[in-house]
Amino acid sequence: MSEIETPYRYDALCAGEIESRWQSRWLADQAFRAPNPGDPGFSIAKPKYYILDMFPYPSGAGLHVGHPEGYTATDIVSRYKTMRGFNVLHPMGWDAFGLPAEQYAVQTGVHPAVTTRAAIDNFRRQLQRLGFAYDWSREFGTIDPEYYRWTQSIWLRAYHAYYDSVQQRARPIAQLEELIAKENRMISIDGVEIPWVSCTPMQRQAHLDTHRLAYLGFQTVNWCPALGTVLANEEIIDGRSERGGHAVFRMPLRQWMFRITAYAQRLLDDLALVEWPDSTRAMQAGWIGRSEGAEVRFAIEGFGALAVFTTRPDTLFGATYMVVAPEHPLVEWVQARDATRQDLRDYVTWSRNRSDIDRQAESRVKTGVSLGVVARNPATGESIPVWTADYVLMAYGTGAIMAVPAHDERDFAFAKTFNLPIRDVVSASDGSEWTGEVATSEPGIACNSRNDQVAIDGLPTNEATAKMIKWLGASGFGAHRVQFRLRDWLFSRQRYWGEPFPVVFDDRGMHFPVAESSLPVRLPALDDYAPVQSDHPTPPLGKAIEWVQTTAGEAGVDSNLLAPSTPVRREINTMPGWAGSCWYYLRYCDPKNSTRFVGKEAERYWMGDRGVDLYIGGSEHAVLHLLYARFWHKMLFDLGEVGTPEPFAKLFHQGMITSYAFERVDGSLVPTDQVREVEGGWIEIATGGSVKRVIAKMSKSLKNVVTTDEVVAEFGADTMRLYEMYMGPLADSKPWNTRDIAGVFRFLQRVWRLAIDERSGSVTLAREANADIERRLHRTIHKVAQDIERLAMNTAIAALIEMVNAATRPTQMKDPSDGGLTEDQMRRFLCALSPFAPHIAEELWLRIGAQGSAREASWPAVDPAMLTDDSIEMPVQIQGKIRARVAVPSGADAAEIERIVLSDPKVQELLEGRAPRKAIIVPNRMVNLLV
RNA sequence: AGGCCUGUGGCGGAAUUGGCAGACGCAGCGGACUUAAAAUCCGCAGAGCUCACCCUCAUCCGGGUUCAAGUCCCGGCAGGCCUACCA
Repeated sequence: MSEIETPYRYDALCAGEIESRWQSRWLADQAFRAPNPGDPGFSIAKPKYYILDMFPYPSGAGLHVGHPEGYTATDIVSRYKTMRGFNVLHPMGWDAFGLPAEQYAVQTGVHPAVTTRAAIDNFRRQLQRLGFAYDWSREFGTIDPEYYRWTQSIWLRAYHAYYDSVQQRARPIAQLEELIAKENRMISIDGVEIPWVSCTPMQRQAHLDTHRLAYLGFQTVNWCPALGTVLANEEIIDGRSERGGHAVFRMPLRQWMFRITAYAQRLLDDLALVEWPDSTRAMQAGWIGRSEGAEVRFAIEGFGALAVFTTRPDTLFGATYMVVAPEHPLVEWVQARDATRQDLRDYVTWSRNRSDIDRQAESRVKTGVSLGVVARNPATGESIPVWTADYVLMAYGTGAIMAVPAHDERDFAFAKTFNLPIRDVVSASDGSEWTGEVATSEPGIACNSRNDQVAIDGLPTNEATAKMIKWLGASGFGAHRVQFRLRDWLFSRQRYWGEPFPVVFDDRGMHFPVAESSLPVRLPALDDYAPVQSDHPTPPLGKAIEWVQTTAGEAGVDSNLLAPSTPVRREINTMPGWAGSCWYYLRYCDPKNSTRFVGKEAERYWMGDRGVDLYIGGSEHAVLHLLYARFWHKMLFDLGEVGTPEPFAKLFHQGMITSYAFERVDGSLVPTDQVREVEGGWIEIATGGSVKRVIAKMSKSLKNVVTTDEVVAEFGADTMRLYEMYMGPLADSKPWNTRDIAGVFRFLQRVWRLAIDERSGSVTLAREANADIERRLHRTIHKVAQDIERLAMNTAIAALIEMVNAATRPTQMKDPSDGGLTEDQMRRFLCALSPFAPHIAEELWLRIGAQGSAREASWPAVDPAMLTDDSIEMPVQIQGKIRARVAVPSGADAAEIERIVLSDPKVQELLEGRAPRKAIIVPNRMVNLLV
């Protein structure tokens, strides 16, 4: 029936037809192509605006409604900025190497190259169906050899660089070599000092290798047998792998590392340069973990000095024992001296085999073994016992601590467990006596802390600390020291689906870089790419025997380094999934460049002074991706490859889109499809028991995942975009409620009806502008602009709805020829609507016969005079309660307002003849009379 | 255990700087149109009361600052996120 009566209604079918038509046209016209400097159509007069979405990882499951939240927001900003006259860069591409793709491939038995391409095609189709204004000519994937060629190239730059700690920046390692040669420095080879000129080439290379920013390090790594790979610290959550939640063990291994620790201070300091959420900066600062204190050396007879790091050198007099990590060299030294120490051997083995989860499960239970050696406390001169315990971590500080049980909870617990002496050296600031029951780590007043050379008794903690550091320096027992929690970044993975390292090994085990001109080192095709489940890391690339076993010439090593016929084997580890996303934003500036990873001019133009202008993505990347990318960027900055110290000027995290689930009385969750809505609530169909609606993450098991394909089919892309933005503040997490979509869908139908007669399809516009409507239109356009600038899309849409409601005439059904807006007004309204619902805006623009297109139009001008009223109704409070409202001319000053208000009969009646003691007048806001 | 964030109608949310709490939407109720329904349009709508109010109470709970507090401060409670033996 309704089809017959209103064949020209804006319904899902109509929306789908309009949207597909415009989408094909935008693609065919390359409508959102951003010209680079030098390209046709480029105008230097336009300011640039670089707006970026976090690199998506296309999964086989495709897009659910959570994915496009951020993309919709960036799309609105990008369309708006274009209308404001900016040259907008808004690109999209694919982060496609890495664990999930490989695991999916192993599961399905289809090669990751195939599944990944299929996932990308599906993602692209789904994004294009939402009408996003991406410059698709800049699209690339991390798996494209033309892309990872440059990922390898940047890695090589780090390989060929070292960190100059004096200049505090990265420099080419060739310069370090020159410097060492010039000064003929002494080089320590196996504990012997040899002058540089006397070193063999191999010794020289080995020495330089210890300085590279990308270096091969032998250290304890996080080994995850279930995933068949090692993981970075950042990839471990609660002692389990971030992906899959598998157990992780520590094991020493030779792996490629990045010297990110050299950048710790700058990564911390430069957080002040960026406009990022405070929480994200706090998380990064926390991860970098700067602490200030002292290094103190304790003498152990026969062994030498045992160095510790402490933030509380003021408690040195209270150090009654020491503890080293089970992996500490001192433990080996003790074992080497005394082979009968079976208890020690057992403890070391036991603690090594314990996964991090085990350690955390029995979190505060202290275990350990005495080493049977003593160290000399430099402050007291006492001999104190040295223990080993796994509560001391090899990876932090020096892997050894001085234990001050009176003032450290962990040391206190350990001392109580093993009956070690406890000495109070800090009394509470309020002068109260120490109870001896618990450790007190708060600052206080030093006590029991004096010797022949130094006394800090009576000093507050900060002064005591400073004095002790001074004494340590003077006496040669230690020095001031800054310690970071951040550790070097483990960059090798024992996986197939990743970028190969451009490096080979000769039969002596020395490594040699592949020459820049021989890149990319292509990932070999491999039929059996499954990870090898074993107790030892076994990279699958090892199976590509013909690829691995090659010659220096074949691999592309510079013939000055190795003769071309030298047999070499390739590195068989691959880079982690993070590699490609560390610099993709730079490649977008100049994606087709075949001579550089990004052209200098393109990089200077798009990155400008501060980098990407707006970067939107999830807060789950607050530490990992954002820290890694900043690190790569700073290396490139130091080496003169990019012009900004930071990559992302402004960062914003969209919230998570959640869904509803249902909870039984006992708290267990019921899948959505097993629940029925009844009067006043919901019941579980199977049992009839009543259940409560709760907010939950979208998950397959709860059957509450909503896909973009479903929503687009039912309502169209414009409605989908509008609802995503209308749900609530962009930063908040908010539940998807399919029922609510109808509201914004009805809004678009009203917009349509404002211009198109549903029965005839003819255009309906007002002949004359209504003054009130005109006023409202100016205000709407003004508010929408302001709201987009602050990413408050929800209130911008509310303003658009109000506008349409005001313009919709009750008479419309009766007299379709009388529209609510004139053509000129409609055109301006469509401009404001266009960033949010671009398809319907373009379509109506065309139908009302406006020139050009909605997306290319300039943002409509707002007349400031239209934003204020002649008269304002001001609330009048008496004793702080609103008792009356009085009309006051806008712009009236306080004295005039007071006069008008006091002469108002209503106010006089309420005052009952009393004269106000005081009148508080806030022009345009309110009046408060106190009597 | 510590750090950070959030808490407003039946629901999602608004209130940009301390200044009319609840914009806008969903769900609900009433009306117009219709034989009827759908759709559409108009209206009502925090709670209470002596139901039109200009009354009383209301922004998780308890205090405080202020002429004025959802907003600022202190102390709780609840939920979320992060970190978690980092010396």
